[in-house]
Amino acid sequence: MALNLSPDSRVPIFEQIERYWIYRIAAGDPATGERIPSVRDMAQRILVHPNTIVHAYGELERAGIIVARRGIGMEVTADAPRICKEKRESLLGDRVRELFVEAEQAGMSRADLVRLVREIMNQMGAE
Amino acid sequence: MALNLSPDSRVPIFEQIERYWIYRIAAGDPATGERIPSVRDMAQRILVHPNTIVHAYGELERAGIIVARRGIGMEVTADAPRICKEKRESLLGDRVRELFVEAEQAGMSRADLVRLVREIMNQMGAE
DNA sequence: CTCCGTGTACCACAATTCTAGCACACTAGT
DNA sequence: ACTAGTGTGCTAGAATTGTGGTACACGGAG
Repeated sequence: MALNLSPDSRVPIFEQIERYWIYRIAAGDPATGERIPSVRDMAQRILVHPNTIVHAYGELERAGIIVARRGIGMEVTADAPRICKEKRESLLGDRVRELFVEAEQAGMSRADLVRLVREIMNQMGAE
Repeated sequence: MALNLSPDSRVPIFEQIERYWIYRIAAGDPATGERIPSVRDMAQRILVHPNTIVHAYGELERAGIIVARRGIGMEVTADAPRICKEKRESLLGDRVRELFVEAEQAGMSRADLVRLVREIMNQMGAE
């Protein structure tokens, strides 16, 4: 469950960090009232500039997931679990929809897509 | 089968154009020896700057899918159908893999993912 | 009070993507 | 020849994303 950053990915680093905490909080690990690592701590842990962390945390705050307490840290709100679960469904749903759209544009039938998915699932092992 | 550009998408416009022709050629519509629209024609048709088309066509040429003939146009090569079919599988495979990775990071089980996929498939209609 | 750790606010710079415009080289048709 | 249409090359700017650095404001521990 570690944060595995992909700097070459199309999704910006700040958004990868944002999603990481959304998924973590949706899973209940940092619960309401608890705090997530400070900007500088997080930056040092994943070797990213503090400003990038600030950007990610700012998005989480605007979404009502965390609240900034100066001199203290970023605290998980009461609504955070609900919001994060909703966002988790939304994010994964978007990915699935994108896959369907791409397959349709590629002229690939639904049956072929299912076959491709099974093939890749086998490649990636049981888990 | 029209080119539906998404300027706000994370995938750059030049790459959307590139994929469009890969999928088209993989389907066999512009066949070997035929030509794809000129840079200026394509730019005017989809309301994009010619330089963006040049970028997309340049990638297709580097991949050996088309060959530039000055004063004539961009011609589909003999190897293009094979290359485009390979790329089509590769592109869709990457999308599927990304979905699995995202679901795993979200702590979503494979069963839950399958359930989500079916749900969205129903939402998107039969087709 | 002082010190340290916290969030916040700037500024500057680089890389990528896209837009914008211009000039040049080549080919076909007239 | 001339013209129109093709690909090619160049410079420049805007917007986004990320890095790098500095300074300031707030709160708790000593």
